[in-house]
Amino acid sequence: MSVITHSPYHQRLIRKLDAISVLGAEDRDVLATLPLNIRSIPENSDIVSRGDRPSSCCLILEGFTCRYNILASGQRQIFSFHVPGDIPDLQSLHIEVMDHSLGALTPCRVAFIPHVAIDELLHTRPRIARAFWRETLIDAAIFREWLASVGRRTAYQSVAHLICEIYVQLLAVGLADGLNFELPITQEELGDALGLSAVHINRVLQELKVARVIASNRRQIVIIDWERLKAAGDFDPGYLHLRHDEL
Amino acid sequence: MSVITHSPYHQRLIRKLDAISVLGAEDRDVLATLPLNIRSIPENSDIVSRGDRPSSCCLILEGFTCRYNILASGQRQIFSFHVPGDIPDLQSLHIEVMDHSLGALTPCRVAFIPHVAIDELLHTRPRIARAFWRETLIDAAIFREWLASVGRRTAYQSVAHLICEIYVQLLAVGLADGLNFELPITQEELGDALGLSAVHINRVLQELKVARVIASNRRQIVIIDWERLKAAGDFDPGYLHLRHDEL
DNA sequence: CGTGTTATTGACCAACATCAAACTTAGTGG
DNA sequence: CCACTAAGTTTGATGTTGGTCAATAACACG
Repeated sequence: MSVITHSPYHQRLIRKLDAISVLGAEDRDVLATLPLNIRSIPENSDIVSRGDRPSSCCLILEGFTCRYNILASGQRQIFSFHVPGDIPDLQSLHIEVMDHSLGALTPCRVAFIPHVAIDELLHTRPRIARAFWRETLIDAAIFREWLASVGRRTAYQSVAHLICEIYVQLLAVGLADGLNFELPITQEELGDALGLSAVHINRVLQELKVARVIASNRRQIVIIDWERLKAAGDFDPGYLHLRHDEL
Repeated sequence: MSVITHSPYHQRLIRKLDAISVLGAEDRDVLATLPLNIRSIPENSDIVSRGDRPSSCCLILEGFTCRYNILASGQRQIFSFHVPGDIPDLQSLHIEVMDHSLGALTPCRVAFIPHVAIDELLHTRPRIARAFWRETLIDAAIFREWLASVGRRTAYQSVAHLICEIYVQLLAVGLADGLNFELPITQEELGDALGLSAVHINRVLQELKVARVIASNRRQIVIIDWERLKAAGDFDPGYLHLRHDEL
């Protein structure tokens, strides 16, 4: 066991990496020495934009973020949602130019970590290198699952699936309270994630409520019947490759 | 310049990595020593299946492959197409259990490379490690772009976009002949990739032919008007992160 | 209290799916 | 070389999911 105290911000990162990969106590201690350049980001602004050439990665500390692109038609496609502990632009380590943007859906606190600091860890700590690579691979697995939702599932199934996914991810980093969690995302944003209109998201959410699978008011979701929600969304958490089964 | 001769099979891999990443002559020589366990794969059979725990990666030497999943409804979603030089299951290095399958769309020749051999390279050759990681990151970028197609583009746009993508990838590894290329993929498979029905793919392809943007017969595609094809698909090759602009 | 954003509802519409049949092509065996 | 077959493509008719538009309601915030 380590005797070093880790800042709550570093804890976020360590907890997330622990959820997906095997680290030693020493790895955790080294992670806790990463320089964090902390900043507040206002709601609805970009943290990193398409075309940028970042020289640091962005660790989310508080708030909800998403990665997205705007198409020629002006429509938005959201590729992923991110919760505290995630490093949504880890790829910028090896891909110089951003091909999409990272935006804050709520007011956020984020920590920028210089590439050079991460590179240093990659060379000296093989398990950390593995954990980071693995995080980007799980990222890709999530994209594949979204592709299946958008391409082949009905609206009802996709919405159920997405709620399952976000819930399990929040659970993995300790940000869900039993079967309740905060989902500070508008119906418009859910639609942009699933390739649906906000109007249709609204109708599907109502169906889920009428069926007494979930309840929600404000930005709170309550899962009433987890088994039926999973079944409705054809959800199998295997693709998240978590080390511990979260339900 | 290296004086070592590389087998044509190793060349495939080297050419691909060269297209996306910077390697030194020594890196190329080391890559050429990778043990390749070569096998023929019949059409329409799995090379790796969902649930497998591979101990080698699969380098495509000849033929077309795809990654896919079958959903609860029995429908298939194809996540990516792969051409010679690709290692579609590189992720299995760090993700033990396959969450999707890799199938041969045509008869294929593939080379299995033991994980241990690749791991060895990752530890000794930083540029190769970077190239492989980068390949998986570009993979993810391609998933994002497909997500945008399936989620937000019209059928006409998505089909045009996919043709652009495959063409540029073939060009990058020297497998396109001017504006012509082999596309040994059925309309059913195109549909499963784009979340559309085969019937609709057929109609859209006819539209593209009537507009004299492409021509095709058998499994050959001819791009008649590259600029209009790109425009129709809202295609910008940036997300492929190729080192050299292929058009 | 306004004011702007988000959610909700209803009427109508379009893109694409489904189904079924005919047609083409490629491959196979005699 | 010619039937025969299976797979893939093409076409038309019809159906459905989800989009669009527009109006109203409910909040959230200063």
